[in-house]
Amino acid sequence: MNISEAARRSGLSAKTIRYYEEIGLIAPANRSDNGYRIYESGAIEELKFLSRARDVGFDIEECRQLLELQRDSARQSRHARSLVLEKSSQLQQRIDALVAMQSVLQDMASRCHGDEGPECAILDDLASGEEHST
Amino acid sequence: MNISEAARRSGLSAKTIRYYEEIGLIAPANRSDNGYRIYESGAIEELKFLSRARDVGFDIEECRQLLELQRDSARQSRHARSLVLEKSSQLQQRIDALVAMQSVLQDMASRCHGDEGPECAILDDLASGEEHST
DNA sequence: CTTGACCTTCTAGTGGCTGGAAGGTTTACA
DNA sequence: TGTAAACCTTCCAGCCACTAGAAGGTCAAG
Repeated sequence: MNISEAARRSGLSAKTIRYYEEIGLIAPANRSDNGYRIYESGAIEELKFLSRARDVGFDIEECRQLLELQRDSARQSRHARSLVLEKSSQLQQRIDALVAMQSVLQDMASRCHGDEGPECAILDDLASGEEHST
Repeated sequence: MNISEAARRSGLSAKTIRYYEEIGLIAPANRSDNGYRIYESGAIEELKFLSRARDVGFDIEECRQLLELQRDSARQSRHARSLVLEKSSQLQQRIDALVAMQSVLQDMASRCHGDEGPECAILDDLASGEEHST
């Protein structure tokens, strides 16, 4: 199977697969006579694994660790769990920050006329830095 | 006022202030005889404005537009409002995506023993790609 | 025999900074 | 007077995880 088929089946782009190989996240693919990379079903499974791990927020280094655990039959599930809990906690912090930003934006929008005139609560807020008590 | 004092008062780093000047987001600062940048209170207000706009999620180009509106006495508040609403909608999409990731992580963690054994719902999920029905 | 769809490698760019090198200036103090 | 610390300057590199695109090789269909 060529790289574009591997991309289609794994949900990654061909560029991304080459990139993962380059940084050593996956083993270098075997090549056929013409130099094309060849992928077998085992490799596809790894690529899918990576695609899903990235989708739920793990960065490349964490993916590397998860993949190592996945390959290790003597692994301990607490290692995987601790990666997940740590990631979950980071994610929650990002969510909280975004939600806070969102509430500031909503508050600004609610107090701005949004008309043809220059008076604008949004720009006033940004200029003054006042937190509006909601 | 030198750049580090401007940084302290605006909430930006000195590096960031130089960067904003370099990309033309703010006007080049005047220099004193020794070549040091000089900031006056008006410039500090602009820097604070930028710091706050970045804090609520606007990217550099949007900050540029907001600053332009802020400087324009003949502005129309609907322009600012539309920037805020657009940003708010983008933000909501990101929040929704992160919340979805979070729920997958929580579900994985809840089904993983997290012990010394190799059996692991997390790794199984990543490997199989199954959505667990909650 | 050409067209188009693959594949390869390589370089450069994205956003928004941040770190660090190499060097000039100013201030405080012994 | 010396010197050390704490500023300032410019410039280059690096971060993350790709993505775009150039230049060129390969292959199957018509």
